[in-house]
Amino acid sequence: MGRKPCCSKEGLNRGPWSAQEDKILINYIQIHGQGKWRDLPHKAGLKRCGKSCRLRWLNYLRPDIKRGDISAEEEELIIRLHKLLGNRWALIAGRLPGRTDNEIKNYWNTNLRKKLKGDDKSTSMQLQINGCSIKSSKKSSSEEINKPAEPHRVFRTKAVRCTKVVIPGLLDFNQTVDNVGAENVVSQSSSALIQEDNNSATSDHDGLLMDFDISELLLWDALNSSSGSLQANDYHQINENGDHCDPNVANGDHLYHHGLECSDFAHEAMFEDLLMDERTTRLGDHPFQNNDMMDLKSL
DNA sequence: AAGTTAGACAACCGCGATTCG
DNA sequence: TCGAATCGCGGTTGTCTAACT
Repeated sequence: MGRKPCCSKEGLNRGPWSAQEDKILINYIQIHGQGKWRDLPHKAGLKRCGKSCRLRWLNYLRPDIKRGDISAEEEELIIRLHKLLGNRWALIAGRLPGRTDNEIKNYWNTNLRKKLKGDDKSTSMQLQINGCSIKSSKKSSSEEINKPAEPHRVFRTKAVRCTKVVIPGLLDFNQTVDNVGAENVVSQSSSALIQEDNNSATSDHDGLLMDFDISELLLWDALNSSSGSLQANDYHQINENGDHCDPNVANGDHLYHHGLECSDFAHEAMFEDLLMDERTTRLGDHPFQNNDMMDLKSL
């Protein structure tokens, strides 16, 4: 009964990968590309589960993996993103080029969780851990872990796979992207953000850091107040003066979201990322039409 | 020096979502 | 339309190693 195992475990290697296994996997993927993980071990001659191969590749062997310690900037970004997204490690990782969800998850569990817990008591940062009830395996320090702070609302987005996505606004607006998933959209968007940052002469936009302020919290509240999902009208915003602002069109230096002013470019871009995730979720199998997508209100 | 404990992180597991035949 | 296959995610466990007793 129950779910069929992804593969027969008999005769398969488990535990840490050897250098030889890594080499075989790298060679195979370089030649044949990723995908078909189930068949990969057999074809490559690896005594490993397909899932294991995928994980090893994604978390360790990929050439674009960034090695080395998490920088202070990255740490700050993780904290902020976690505050917004909760334990959505893949989404968080999507905004940290070269970092994997597993790495960030581990980093959070081993470093930031404790750190922030300390900060909660000693500083006014008021960074909360989103009710994450992570159980430590060996240490069973349940007293420090399973006492979720009052869960604050997080922006629950959802990554979905899309076979055809037309991306308005935040990426290359004219670009039609075939066979990319939402994750790719996020990555591209993140890359765009970073590239823009790099090119920007203004110090305000340096690096990955961005300032979230009270408007964010209000924003998430507002978003969540719509039954946890963005409403179509949310995309067509009204600024403080009651003027409509198309969220896909930068209004000079300012963009208005939910009546909140976002003057920081990086903040904007990130916000757009999040919106895109949500849009993709809600509209994933409802491909945008060329003009329709610019008129989000019509959706 | 030997044994124990704790930290770090790689790897595994189960499940939901999506794709495909 | 349906069910199996596949993928991707988040939570959990296992292993290695450094620090401590």
